[in-house]
Amino acid sequence: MVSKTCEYAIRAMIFIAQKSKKESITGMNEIADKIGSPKYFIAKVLQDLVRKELLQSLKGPTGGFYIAKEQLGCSLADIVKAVDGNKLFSGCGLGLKTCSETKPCPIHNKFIIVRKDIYNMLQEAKIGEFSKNLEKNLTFLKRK
Amino acid sequence: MVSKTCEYAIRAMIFIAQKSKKESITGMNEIADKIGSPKYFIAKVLQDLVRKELLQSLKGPTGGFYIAKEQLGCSLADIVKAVDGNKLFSGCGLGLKTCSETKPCPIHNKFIIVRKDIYNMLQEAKIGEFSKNLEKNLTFLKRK
DNA sequence: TGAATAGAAGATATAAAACTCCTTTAATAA
DNA sequence: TTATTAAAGGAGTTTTATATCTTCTATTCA
Repeated sequence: MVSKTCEYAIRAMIFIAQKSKKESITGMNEIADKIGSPKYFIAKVLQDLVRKELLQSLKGPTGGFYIAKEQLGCSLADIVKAVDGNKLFSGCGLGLKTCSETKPCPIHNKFIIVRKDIYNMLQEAKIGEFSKNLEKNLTFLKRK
Repeated sequence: MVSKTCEYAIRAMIFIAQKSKKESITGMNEIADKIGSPKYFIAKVLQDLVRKELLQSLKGPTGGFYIAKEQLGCSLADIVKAVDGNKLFSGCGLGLKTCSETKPCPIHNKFIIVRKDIYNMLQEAKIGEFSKNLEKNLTFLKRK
């Protein structure tokens, strides 16, 4: 569905959002540890998301990553777009470059319906909305 | 969504189904040409699907691939399972191995809904049903 | 039977994704 | 203002997915 890199990115963003609500900034060591991802790898991914303005970072001691209040409205769809590009939302289900309304592949019409469902689901899911369930231990971000 | 290999497989199966309805058997050269895939690569993929009994093959001159009548009910979901395995249908949306009803990831509940939609769409799409639109040139299987 | 055809199988090559390391830059705090 | 800390940036490695090539085997038909 989405790349492994993108899965890490979403988990990291949800975790950072939770920490950011408590006014705290989080280093990549803690992020990697809490979401169960390779440390240097997630750092790269997050640096890229900083450039794309989905979150903030700060260098130096007490530095790390955080999400500003106005960025808590960032949706999972925004993260997927930033990491994987638009292929999940705009590509053909059979990988045909020329597939379109006027020249559709056999599953085109069925496919655009479920793709729209996926998009809506990801678009409606805002990065700030997951904190409560995480704090209550109703949901989890790590493998084991 | 599905791997490139799986996209080739679906396109090939739909094409072979169409040919098979006319009692004809199709060689890998023609298949690769008509769906726009690498020749040796699609051969491999189809050989694997023969082993998994989604289609038939015959060696020698006049040999090739074909789909028996009772196999025309094969769904796109069957092909996806055979090629990509079950990860699209059963994996966690965030890649967490331990994600489940009792220990869900933050997007678990939203995700299982759209995943069910995807599964239903693919399960209801049978390999034999696309021939009519292909013959009428209402749908297409090739890039250019 | 034997030449020709076409899939089967194994080995190899290339490309993309995932991951790591090392150096540089910026911020902090002593 | 200097030592320290943590992200940024660049470059490299490993792994997995995709694609190709070659040899082998089964089948057909003259």
